[in-house]
Amino acid sequence: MSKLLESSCLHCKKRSDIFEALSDEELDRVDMCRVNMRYHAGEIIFKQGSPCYDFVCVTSGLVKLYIESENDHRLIIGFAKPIDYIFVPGAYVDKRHHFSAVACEDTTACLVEADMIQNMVKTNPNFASSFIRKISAQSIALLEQISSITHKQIPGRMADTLIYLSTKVYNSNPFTTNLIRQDLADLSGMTKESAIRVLKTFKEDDLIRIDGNQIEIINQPMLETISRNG
Amino acid sequence: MSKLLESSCLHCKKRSDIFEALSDEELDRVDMCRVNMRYHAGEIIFKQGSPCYDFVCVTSGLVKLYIESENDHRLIIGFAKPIDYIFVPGAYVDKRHHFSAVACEDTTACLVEADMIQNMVKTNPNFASSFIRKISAQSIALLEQISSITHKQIPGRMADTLIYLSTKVYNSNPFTTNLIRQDLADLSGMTKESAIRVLKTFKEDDLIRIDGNQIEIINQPMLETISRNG
DNA sequence: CGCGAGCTTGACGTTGTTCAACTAGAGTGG
DNA sequence: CCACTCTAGTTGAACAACGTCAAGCTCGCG
Repeated sequence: MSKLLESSCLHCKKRSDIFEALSDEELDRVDMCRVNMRYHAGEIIFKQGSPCYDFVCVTSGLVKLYIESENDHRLIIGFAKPIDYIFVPGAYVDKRHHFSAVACEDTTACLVEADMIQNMVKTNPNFASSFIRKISAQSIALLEQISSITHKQIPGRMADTLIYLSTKVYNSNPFTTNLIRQDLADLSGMTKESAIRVLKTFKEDDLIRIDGNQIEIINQPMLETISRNG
Repeated sequence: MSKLLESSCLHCKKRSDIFEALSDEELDRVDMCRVNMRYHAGEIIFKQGSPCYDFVCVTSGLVKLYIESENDHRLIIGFAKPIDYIFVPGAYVDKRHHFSAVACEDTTACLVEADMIQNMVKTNPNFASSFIRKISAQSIALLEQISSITHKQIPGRMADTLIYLSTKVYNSNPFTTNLIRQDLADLSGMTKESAIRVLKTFKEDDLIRIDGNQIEIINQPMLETISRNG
């Protein structure tokens, strides 16, 4: 497991790249407004609707971000990986979280006071630009997901999910995951049963291979075709 | 119709409120990097996938923002109204538009060079904060829409759409719109026929009244209940 | 008048969800 | 060690929701 406490932001090997824009003196200021936390797999880091005081910078593990509605449906809108931080849109609007974050592996993260980050945005223009770039990228990811889910049928959506996991989240193929079928379904906007069925057809068609919690994409071109055809 | 040209940003009555953070001198700089444009209803302002050079500030009319996919499906993700500007997430990432914008009424807009805006973000901290606030609000809106479309059935989604139009876009009830049924469908993630059918049931249940291109919400509490129940 | 765009309706088929049952494996306590 | 339970995965059948297709309708306009 990883160290519980980094000695300081200044020498931290795991700080998100938006902090690169900061001077040593500014990093020290961040250092004074942060708490290092450790979460077990399955623990909630913050919950949709709750007030937001901090920005979460993930230093190890994996965090799942999802929105939930009254009728108990969930949609996973993305993951936060190490050396990444979670953009909290409510921080600048209504001081509320608009999605929930749950550790899906054992995870360590630094919580940095939102006020401090917002101050930094005002005092360091390069930091502001990095910040905006990050938000923009997240918006684009949301647009892509909304497009996939609303425009495509089950096979296309699952193909998108598998390619997303392999290329954007785990950066490997095959990849080992502890996401369960329900998670794959929540990523693709379908039920667990539908996810199982479409994965079965993918396996039968030799597009993928699933062995325990390892998933391998065997025929990515075909998956991409399925994705394109919806 | 409105004036083709505002004399200058400095005295412009229609400038978006993010510009409030700017000094007179900065406004003059914006003034030198803008073009005032006029679009007829139906004309494309920019198209998904095209390179983005400008930020669009809508000064009159109404602009519809939508994402489209290969198979000709469209999803309207929002509108830009007068004294509002269109956030372009690609400006900071890949210099591409990730959705399309079409005037749905006769519309005037100022195109401001993206470089200039990005410079302003670096030189004026308050402007940067306003900018981030704006992006955040748009992200939240996207999250709400994705939640509505993926978690709710047809009646719930249409209820959301009607309430959205009345309270967020037209700010009136009844409201007069030149959106056609297909647009209502594209807002709600359903087909034109489904939109027509659910609107019919809403009319039969005296929840709404439709007279030509005027729509009135008669029983908003009931619509909200339908929205909540999905 | 004829045309085209938008609107409406019904019949039909498909997609995907729901529900229920069954299986396998991991952990727990007697 | 064995029942017991719990979670996750799987499968099939029935069903509901929604999209597709085709036809007819209205209305404004050239």
